[in-house]
Amino acid sequence: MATMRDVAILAGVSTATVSHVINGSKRISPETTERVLQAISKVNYRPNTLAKSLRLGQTHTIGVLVEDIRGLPVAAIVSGISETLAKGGYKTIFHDLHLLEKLYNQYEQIGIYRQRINEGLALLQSSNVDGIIYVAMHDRHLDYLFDPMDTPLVFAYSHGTESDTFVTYSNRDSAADMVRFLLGKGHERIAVIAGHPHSYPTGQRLLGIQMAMQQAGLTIPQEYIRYGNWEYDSGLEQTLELLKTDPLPTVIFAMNDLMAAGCMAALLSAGLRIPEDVAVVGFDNREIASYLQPPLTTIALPTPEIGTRAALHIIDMINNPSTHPVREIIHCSIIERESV
Amino acid sequence: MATMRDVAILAGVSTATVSHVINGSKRISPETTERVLQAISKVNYRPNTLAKSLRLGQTHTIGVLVEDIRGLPVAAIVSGISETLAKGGYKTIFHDLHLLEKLYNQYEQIGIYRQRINEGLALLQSSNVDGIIYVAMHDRHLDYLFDPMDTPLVFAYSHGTESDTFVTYSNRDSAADMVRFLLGKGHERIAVIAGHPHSYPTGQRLLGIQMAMQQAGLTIPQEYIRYGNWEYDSGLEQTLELLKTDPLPTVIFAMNDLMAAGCMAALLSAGLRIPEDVAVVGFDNREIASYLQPPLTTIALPTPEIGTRAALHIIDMINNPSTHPVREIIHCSIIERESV
DNA sequence: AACAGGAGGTTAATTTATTAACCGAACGCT
DNA sequence: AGCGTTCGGTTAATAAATTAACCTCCTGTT
Repeated sequence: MATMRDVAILAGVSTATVSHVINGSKRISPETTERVLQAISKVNYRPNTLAKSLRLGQTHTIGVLVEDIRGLPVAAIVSGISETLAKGGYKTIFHDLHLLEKLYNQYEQIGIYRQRINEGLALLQSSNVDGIIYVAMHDRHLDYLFDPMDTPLVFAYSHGTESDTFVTYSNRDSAADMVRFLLGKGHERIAVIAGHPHSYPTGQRLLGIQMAMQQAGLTIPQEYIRYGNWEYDSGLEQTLELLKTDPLPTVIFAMNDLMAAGCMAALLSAGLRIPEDVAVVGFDNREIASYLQPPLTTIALPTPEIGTRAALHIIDMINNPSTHPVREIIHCSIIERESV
Repeated sequence: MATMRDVAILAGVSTATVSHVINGSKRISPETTERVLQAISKVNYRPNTLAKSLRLGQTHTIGVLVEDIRGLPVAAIVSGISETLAKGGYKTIFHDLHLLEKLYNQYEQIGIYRQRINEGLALLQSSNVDGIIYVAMHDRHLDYLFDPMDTPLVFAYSHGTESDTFVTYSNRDSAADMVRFLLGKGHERIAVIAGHPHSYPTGQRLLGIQMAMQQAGLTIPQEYIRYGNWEYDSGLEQTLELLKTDPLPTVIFAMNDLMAAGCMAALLSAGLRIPEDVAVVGFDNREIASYLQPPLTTIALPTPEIGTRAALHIIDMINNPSTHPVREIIHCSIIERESV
């Protein structure tokens, strides 16, 4: 690979002049500029990023640390991140923690989490990244997971603490929106298949649901609220339980599309029609939602926006190191299909 | 950040000694070693990767260029790649071409492809990556898309040319396997919903299907072969056409899961039972396959292996620059569910 | 004529880590 | 005693850029 020195010799000038021509950091006469440019294209010179970064102390590279790229929303977020970073002239160093399997038995394995996360962070820092974006799907409080560090950090999808910058989506308000949507369609007997009882999204979404009901002067009876484990089978099982209630709910709000799919299967096998007898809605807008029979009305996570905003924030933090942490909560949208 | 110089001063030695202690490149007395180690941990020293890479001429970084991370198999492949690279001590620079939208109108836009790909490659090369893995889902011939370069390159998923190293999966043999599997279940009237008529996978899979049939002394009648466009709707439409044949096929082999889903919907709406009246199989093993009613028997792409193998190859090429190109074709496996 | 000042370059220090070449002291051997 | 090794370090060049400081003409002003 040609170096600046080769160019300088060929053009009959010093490396300083070549540098000034490239960066416009000093007036150079048109003739000299032309000679240097000629030389550059002749030897097909490209600046050595390593040398430049070493000298300047910044790499124009952002570390993206993900829990697991195989998680659908993670891939969509990373897509948004990488597009925005590239537009801003930043490169992306990608590191995957491969933590998908362990996603739900979180509290037991907190030590492993902590260790792996900090290894990942150390790796990225040793690559001299200018900033780090952490993309996680889980709902844990992350504050004490992170060793202190001086590299700017933003959380995408998951929450940070109060002193962190993060961008996430609104669990509570989205669930409330959905309830208002259902109310608007004339549904008053709304049943819920929640996720893991103690998880953060479950709590927040339940809160939003109850808020919206209350505002309409309604409540959800205890037997209409059931807890699953986010998986298809639990949606099926809990629906079977719901079918024992009398009167039946007119709509079932499953807290993710997988459980909604299980729910629909149970309903169908009980001979009920969707949405005529019981309507169903989900949460997440996974691929499966549009291929269910009937296609599922659900809530779309604002995944590309989360990525875009997170990337914008990290760039901002690099350029203005003293800015205050920002907490951005992006609204979800309801995707209306035929299950209501 | 502490530098080697800080460590040297604190330990009362030269930077050369510190370097030798860290790299074991020279005998250093136990006492001095101990003093240096103490100093390192005292100032929390970490070697500056940029300086090291600049001096040594290699970054231990691999560029991963993907057409679009939102494509499911791409994310799974990247997962395999990143895991293997990390184990091998390599970092990953990730660059996404965001080409998903344009995936099927390929021939018109070849100029854009070419330009974007080479911009991506140039970007990675300017980051001084030691090697590049290109992950694409499409079936184009890529030979003339790439400007010549000296950085080692391996193709994952898509084909390269004869002179490239690539790892992909077997379209023809997998389709043949599926036919043999169906034959073994007693099916002899096999209908096919193919993908785009002129696409590479369509051609190869059709070839495999006909090969396997021929070996069994059978052929597929012309009216049993229909072409879709890989989308749900086309699976539905083509199944409607197949239902006009007499006798009906006993099984429909859709060349992807989306078309298989459409096919099942058409069958169900025609009052046919799956698999009793007509069985259905797909290709890809997307998430949707396990949630269809009944769950779909399909072919699983060896995505993690493709990633793993590609990563291993690139590492090998870096360490042994003179090795010949290798073409690796990985076998798919049949995922047996309840649609047959 | 003398001097200021600007235009257009160059010199050399700097960023951090690696490593070939070198150097002094201690030790062993005849 | 004299010589050759080995041990345990150090010195300084090197990788490829950036940039403050400096230097030399040349022009314009009084």
